[in-house]
Amino acid sequence: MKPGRRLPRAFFARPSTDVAPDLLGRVLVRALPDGTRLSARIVETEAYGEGDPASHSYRGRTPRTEVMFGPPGRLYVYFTYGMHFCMNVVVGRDGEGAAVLLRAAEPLEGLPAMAERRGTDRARLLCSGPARLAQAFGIERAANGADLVRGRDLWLLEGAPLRPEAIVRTARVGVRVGVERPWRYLVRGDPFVSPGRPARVTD
DNA sequence: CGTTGGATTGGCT
DNA sequence: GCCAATCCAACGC
Repeated sequence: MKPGRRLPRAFFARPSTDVAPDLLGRVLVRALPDGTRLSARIVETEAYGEGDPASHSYRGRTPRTEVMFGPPGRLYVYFTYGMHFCMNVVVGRDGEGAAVLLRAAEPLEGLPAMAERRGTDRARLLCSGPARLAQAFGIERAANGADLVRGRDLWLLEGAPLRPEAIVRTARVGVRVGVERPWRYLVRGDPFVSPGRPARVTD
């Protein structure tokens, strides 16, 4: 698989429910300060948008969600459960609070570096879950707001998008409201999808 | 200012 | 399957 070029700004300037499934099969790349290159093929995402009670942007702009309301193509990182970071790609128009949560990926390059951060060698456990993925890539508070289109530390390559038939849509994982929206997207049968179980499946 | 619970994970029963 | 870990944003007073 040829990873191809970087995804352009226009890719992200669309509704979260368009971008989320289109991110499957794309390749997330990180250039670490020491020169190590990490990459992984995205296999699971979730869409969050305006008027969505499960979205952090639902109650308007706050210091935490400011990046979500900014221009598309940037990274939105949040801290949760007192110990985990999760990463999102900001989408939609500037001023609109929308993003796509990156939930799982298949490690491609830099597995030893990922294993060191994750504390395990097992490939399935490196990036299969939103907090695991962020930890494997060394994404923390400092990466919040990073530009994926022009930045030199983190970006997304075209990779190979999935055919619609290869994409499964289910309810989102871990949300208590907005459960009725089937906005979790995953690659059908992919072993690197997270173990998180949605409240309701619409496969 | 005090309270509440979270877009999770991993270890233990 | 259950639950603790561990911080802090958001909200209510």
